[in-house]
Amino acid sequence: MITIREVARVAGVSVATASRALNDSSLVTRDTRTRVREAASRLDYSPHGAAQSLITSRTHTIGVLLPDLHGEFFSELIRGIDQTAQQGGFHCLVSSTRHRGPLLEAALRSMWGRVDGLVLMCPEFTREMSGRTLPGRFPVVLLNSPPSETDFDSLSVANYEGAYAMVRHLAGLGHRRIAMIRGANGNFDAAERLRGYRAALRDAGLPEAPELEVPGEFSEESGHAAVHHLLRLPSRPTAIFAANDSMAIGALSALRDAGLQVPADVALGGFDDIPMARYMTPALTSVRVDIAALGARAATRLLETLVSPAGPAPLPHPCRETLPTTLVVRRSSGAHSITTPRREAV
Amino acid sequence: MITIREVARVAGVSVATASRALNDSSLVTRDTRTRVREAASRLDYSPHGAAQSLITSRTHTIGVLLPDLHGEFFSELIRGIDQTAQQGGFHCLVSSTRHRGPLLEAALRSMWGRVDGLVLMCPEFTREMSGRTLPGRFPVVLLNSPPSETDFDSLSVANYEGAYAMVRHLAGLGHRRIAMIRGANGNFDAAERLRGYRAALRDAGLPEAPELEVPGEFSEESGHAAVHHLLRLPSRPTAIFAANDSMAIGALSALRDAGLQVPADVALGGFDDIPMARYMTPALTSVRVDIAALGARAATRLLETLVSPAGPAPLPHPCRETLPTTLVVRRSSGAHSITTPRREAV
DNA sequence: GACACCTATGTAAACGTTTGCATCGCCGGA
DNA sequence: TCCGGCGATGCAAACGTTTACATAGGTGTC
Repeated sequence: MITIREVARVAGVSVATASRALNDSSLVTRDTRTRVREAASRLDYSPHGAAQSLITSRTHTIGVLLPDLHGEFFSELIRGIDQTAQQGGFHCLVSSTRHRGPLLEAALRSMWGRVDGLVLMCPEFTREMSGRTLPGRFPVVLLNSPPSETDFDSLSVANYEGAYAMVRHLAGLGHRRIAMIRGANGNFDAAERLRGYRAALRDAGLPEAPELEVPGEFSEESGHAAVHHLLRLPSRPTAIFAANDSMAIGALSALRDAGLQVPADVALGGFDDIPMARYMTPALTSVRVDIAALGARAATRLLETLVSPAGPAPLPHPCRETLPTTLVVRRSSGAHSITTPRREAV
Repeated sequence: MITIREVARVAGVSVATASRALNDSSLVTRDTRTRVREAASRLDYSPHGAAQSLITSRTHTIGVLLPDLHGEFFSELIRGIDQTAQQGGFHCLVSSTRHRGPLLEAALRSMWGRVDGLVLMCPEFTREMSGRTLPGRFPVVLLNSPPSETDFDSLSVANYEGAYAMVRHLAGLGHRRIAMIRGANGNFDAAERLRGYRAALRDAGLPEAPELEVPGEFSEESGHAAVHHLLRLPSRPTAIFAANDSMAIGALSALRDAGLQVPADVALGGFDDIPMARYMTPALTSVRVDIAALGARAATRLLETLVSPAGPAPLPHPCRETLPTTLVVRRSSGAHSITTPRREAV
């Protein structure tokens, strides 16, 4: 292993000068700077990250703690975060598990001293969890987490507005019995989408119908099961809004199994607009979420507080932000006269 | 910030004893161990990662350097790596960019001192790149990289065998003119798949037909373009093998645009078996690659060398390994009598 | 020519942890 | 009683950096 001492020796200066030269300090003459630089590159020197972190107490790394997400979402989010982080000269330490209680704590602890800040996605996050684990004013940006529970900055997508737009769209097509396949229990996104659904029904003058709200768990299977349940109702819905696309896929196959046509017999809408949505037959009407942008924004927010001259200190009051969603209309909702996908901003 | 000194003070011992107690050294009495442990948990102490790394020169972190991958592949790979790493008590420092030449070097350098080993996926990796950048015997596992170019352990999927199985399958269905949409130039996976295609043609007694090998770049658009090119040939192919599923999707839409039926007019096969493959109409015959397993295996291999009692030293000669692929037959290849997907091991 | 000032460099302390070595008390054997 | 050995603990060095402070040389001013 080759250290800065070696570089200093070769360049014929002290370690201090070498360090300064490598860090572009204004205290070294141009001549010594180049001499040190040359020595460093000749020796293939790179500074030892841990040593730098120890003395400067900045790691230039952001931690990314995610639940065990499914494909597309996960990768897009990381892509957005990593790209922004790299531009700011930061690394990403990622970890993904089912973070319930103690596991989350363990994950957080083990990152301590290795990261300057955290992007934490935890739809079941509670203040209690943070209290013990997160040191006082550690910079954290929460993703898609319940707002009231915490003092941290947070970021989420316009779940409510997206769901509202979808249901309004369905109601606008004349549907009176619109069912919803709900997301996982205790999940913030799921709760918000449900709230949007209900509000849109109300605003459209449609009656509440609790039997049309069936549980789901964001998985294909649960979408499939939910449709089975719905089809057994005395009066079956004419439109179904699934709280995410995976469940919509499961719903579609269940409808097909039952010999029903989409959208002729039942209209269908999803949420997330995963890439697969446009390739299904019929193509799935969904609510588009720019996941990479969400990640990028989270990273930006974190970097802002990290490189602020005042040092890593969050804003006085926690700052919430919501990223817009877009309704993408395709064939599955039966907007008959429309052939090319139309987008409606929310 | 709360350090081990604090813990020691509270527990009424020296830092050395505190450290030993926290690290389960056999040199401390049971009584002091519990006393120290208690103090630590009362103070919410967690050891400072950087300091530990500096002294022990182990970071308990593995670096993951990937090209800018598309969705599913990326996330599955990370999932596999991270899961295995976590089980071994390791973190993952991931970075993803178009790593050509200097960028790759920069990425590698900046990880120096922050990771104990590296999972490096770089289909264009050359020995020259490694020579300067990677310190002598730094533990690295290469993913899907050209074999001869390097001294490092490497891991890849059975591209050759998978492609061979696909083309044999198509030939077995009676096709005589089987086209291939090639992958990106200079990409190792792409080259291997091409090799498998050619070998299968030869073994099936089919003539070489260079005009049936059209270039592609692993993107939907290039698949679309490739089909346009193929349809303009004097004698058009009856089957098309795309070097990955994305291109197969593009190809499918181009075929549909041209008014051709799949598989009636043209049979179609892909590679990777991304989740979307089974939801297309017709469902896509593809070659399944267990990406998460690939990642997990890579991590396992790396951890083995990292925790080996001999310390981090790679095996004397570089060790290659290939993960099996599976042919998944669906409707797009027109295996008429088969209704449920059949799997054929390779 | 003495003095202050500025600029470039060197010296050494610090970051938080682990660990080799010294120390100390205790026990058993002679 | 003395001594060797051993088990538990403390002391201090070390890891590779950065940086406050000291220092040395040069330059300008009186």
